[in-house]
Amino acid sequence: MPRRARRLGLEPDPTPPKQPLSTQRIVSAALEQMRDKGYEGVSMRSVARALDTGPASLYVHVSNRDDLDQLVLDQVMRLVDLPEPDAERWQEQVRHVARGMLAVYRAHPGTARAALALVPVYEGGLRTTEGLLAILLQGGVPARPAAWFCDLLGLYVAAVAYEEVLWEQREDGEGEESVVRRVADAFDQLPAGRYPVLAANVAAMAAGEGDDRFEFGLDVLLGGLVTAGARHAAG
Amino acid sequence: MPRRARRLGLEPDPTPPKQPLSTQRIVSAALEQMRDKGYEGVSMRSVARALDTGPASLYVHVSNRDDLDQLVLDQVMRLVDLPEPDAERWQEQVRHVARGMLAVYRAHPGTARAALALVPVYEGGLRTTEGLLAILLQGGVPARPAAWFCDLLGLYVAAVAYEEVLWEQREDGEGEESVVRRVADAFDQLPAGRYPVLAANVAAMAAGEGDDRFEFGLDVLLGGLVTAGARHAAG
DNA sequence: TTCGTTTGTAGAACAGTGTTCGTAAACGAA
DNA sequence: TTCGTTTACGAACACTGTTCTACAAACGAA
Repeated sequence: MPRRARRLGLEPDPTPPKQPLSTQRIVSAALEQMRDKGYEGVSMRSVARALDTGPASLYVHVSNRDDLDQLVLDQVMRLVDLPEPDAERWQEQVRHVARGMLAVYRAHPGTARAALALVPVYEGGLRTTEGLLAILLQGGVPARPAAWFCDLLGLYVAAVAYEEVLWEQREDGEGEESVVRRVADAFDQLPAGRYPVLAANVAAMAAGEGDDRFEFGLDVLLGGLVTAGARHAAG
Repeated sequence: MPRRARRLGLEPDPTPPKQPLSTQRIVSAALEQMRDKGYEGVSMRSVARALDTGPASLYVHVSNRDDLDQLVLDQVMRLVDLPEPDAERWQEQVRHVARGMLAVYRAHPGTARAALALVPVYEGGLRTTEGLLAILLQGGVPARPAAWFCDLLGLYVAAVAYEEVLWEQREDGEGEESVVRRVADAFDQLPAGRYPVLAANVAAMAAGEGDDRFEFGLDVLLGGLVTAGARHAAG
């Protein structure tokens, strides 16, 4: 506090002014930690520590841990480009938004996990839902299928992103005891007697290193929206 | 121990034999608690308490909390009926399995939450995946799309079930401060300036009380599988 | 039957978690 | 300058999953 320093007239304290807390600063710190240390690396205490304060101080600006996660997601989802709805290209536009969301999750590991945990009550951010809904409606999709589809797509993207993050954690060494490792082991030594079909198709399950799998999901969802939407409108 | 009672010859101790711990007993206790008190109502300590022991004792039979969750899911997913694959009716059979999984989640609240958390590394149980894969392959779906589709369907069913559980918790009173309540409030007072499309379609988003929404999702996924699968095979 | 050795049982403790309470300091209006 | 409200924060509460360690029971060999 400069005022106090002036008052005392000596020993300009080395600690900088220490700007006051704010929701924005808390969200930024949490986002940074999520990006660097993953979702489990973030706690109210660690965020408080980064801001050089105690955990109780956060609760003035943030009502909850869930609330904080939601604010972080809100912030990060602002980075997704939302094109102006164009009825001619609505399917490609939906793909564009979905890819944008995936890119954001990838660039900020940890947020994918938060999104998956919140997706049933949050749908991956109001802003992106708004943008998607506008595109779908412009494309002629009826309101109810369009709304439900937004849910579905948000869930799908978050799940794919989270799965990717887990696999990357495994590859980043030291994951000898990770969750993914256990799954991989379980797949390697599948009891062929009990699960013959699965054992015979392990390769197909594990396949899809790159974006093929994600794009396949987009194909399924969009193709299904067209056919199911048509049936819904007709029946 | 009856032997000791005979040895002492008096005071047949009132505590029953207290059968030894086992993985099965632990899983059953955990499942029961998940059904009655929801996912957050279960902890290693609460399970241990129900078995009249301390938490450390569980770790002999169960390596992990995640492990326990997975065992619980394995157990509960055994209840799902898996029909003999029939190429003529494969789509209806997929629907049947999906409905069976949803019914199981509904009958055991708390397991849906566990499944959603584990679904990226677990796919909703090896047994159901095996059954689904067999049906799809019999139906003529290529291996890779079939395998990926199993992932997708497992994710979808778990998410729908979890969402339903949250809404039921809200209706079961005392949920004044629940997560869903906050979402509902947020939807009620949507800033129409920032989210005009969303505000105009709140009804459509909230719609789908019964199974309509779930069945719509099935329509989308199955319809999309057919069209995308065709494209995948062709291109 | 006695003696190790293995196995299952738990109490206590560790290192964390989210959250609340009460108090102390800072700030803007009167 | 005083008052009232807002912000800050150390301490503490009630938990969590997990590990350490001592202890007792069970079992196979002598």
